[in-house]
Amino acid sequence: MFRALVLEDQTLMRLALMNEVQASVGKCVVLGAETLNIATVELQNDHFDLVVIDPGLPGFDPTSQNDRIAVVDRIIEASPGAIHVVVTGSDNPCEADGFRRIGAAAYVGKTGLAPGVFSNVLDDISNKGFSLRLSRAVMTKPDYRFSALTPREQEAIDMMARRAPGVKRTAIFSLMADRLAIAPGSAEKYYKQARAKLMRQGHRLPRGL
Amino acid sequence: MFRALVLEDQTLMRLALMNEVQASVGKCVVLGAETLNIATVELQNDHFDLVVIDPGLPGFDPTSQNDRIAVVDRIIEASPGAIHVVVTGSDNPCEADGFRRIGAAAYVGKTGLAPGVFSNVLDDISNKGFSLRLSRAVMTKPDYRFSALTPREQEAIDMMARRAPGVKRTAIFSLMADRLAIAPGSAEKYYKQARAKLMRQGHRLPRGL
DNA sequence: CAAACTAGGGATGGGAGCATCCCTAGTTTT
DNA sequence: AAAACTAGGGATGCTCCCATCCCTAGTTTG
Repeated sequence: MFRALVLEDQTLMRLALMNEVQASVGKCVVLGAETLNIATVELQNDHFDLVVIDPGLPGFDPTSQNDRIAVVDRIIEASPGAIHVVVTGSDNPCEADGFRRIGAAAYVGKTGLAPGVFSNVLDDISNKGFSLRLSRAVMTKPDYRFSALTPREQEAIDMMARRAPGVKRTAIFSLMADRLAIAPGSAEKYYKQARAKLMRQGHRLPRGL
Repeated sequence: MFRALVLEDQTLMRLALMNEVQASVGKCVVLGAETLNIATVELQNDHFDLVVIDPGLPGFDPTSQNDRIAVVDRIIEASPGAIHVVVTGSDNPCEADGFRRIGAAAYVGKTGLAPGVFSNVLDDISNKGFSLRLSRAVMTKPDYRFSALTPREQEAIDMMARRAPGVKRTAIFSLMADRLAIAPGSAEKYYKQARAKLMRQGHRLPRGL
């Protein structure tokens, strides 16, 4: 059984990262630790295949490069057999190199870390040995979340709202079909159903319908 | 229709916060913005009832108190009719007071912000006018996440694993029944089913079964 | 004009998870 | 000894979501 550990103090982020790991790996156990102490205890008692680390922990100086390195270094030494992914909110190329030197397999900025990206990070590690994903703000429109929609319907609205200008709706339906592994007709159905729901409830729709 | 906006640059955290808002409010629309610009545009075009803000945005100096105040101030002035909740990773009581003075209704540290807490924050605002939740690390054991379990089963395992020493299992079943609004017998069922699944797969169970 | 894209709607079967109720049997506590 | 806690298991009905297929009809585009 594949075993992973996520060390991150912010609860919602820790749970989200645990979800990402689970979605990427498939059958597995994921442990979440809020503090370095909890993580250290677990690493002593069990073997882990993957460890995700946010070095910005409470009790350490966030501006001190030494503290950040020390946290990751302790984890890597405590789990020599694992793959180590560093995830941070304040990322920069210089620090990435520092972590790489002490044995980390990936350095990921939180801003660009969207659902599904973690899987690509693991692919990078398999293929190239190291994955570097620095943050950059790329959104130009907001995300929309409607409580009345099912997950599938929400996805359909999301993808359509992000459509580049000039792209046909049918092209989006094909893309959705591809990503979700369903028939294009079904994708079309979800989108239309979602749109109809929102209209019925009197919503102002996002630009691009 | 209740309308909310979440301004947060970290994608996973933004999505998690949007979920929390949705779970707390019920029927609503939630927009997520990665940058101050996107948020400003939306606030100009529409009315919002609730705005959640992380002042630690890229392009601003995270150590500059002025920058952090400025971000929140711009948002509050752009949405006078909304309730404003400030969420931050680096929280301190002094800053909380600063935000309160310029009109924020809540100041919440990310470390203590677990699923369900946001709902309590909104309750505080209704009852007392202001909500203050500073971060503090309280976990003593890690979270466990097993991919083979359904959400209900996972919840059952979670609550049992967090059981204080000396507390009877039946007490936990009653507590679960209360929180999930189900019969204690059902709670018991979920726990036993979950435990049996893990045993069958040869897992080492967390302490406390 | 023909073809393709647009916007709706109805019907159907399958599967997963939820919630409940009922059963046996060993161990511990009172 | 009786009562309660422990640990399993089986069966059932319900709801929601997923995925598919089929239908009409207006508008664009080649």
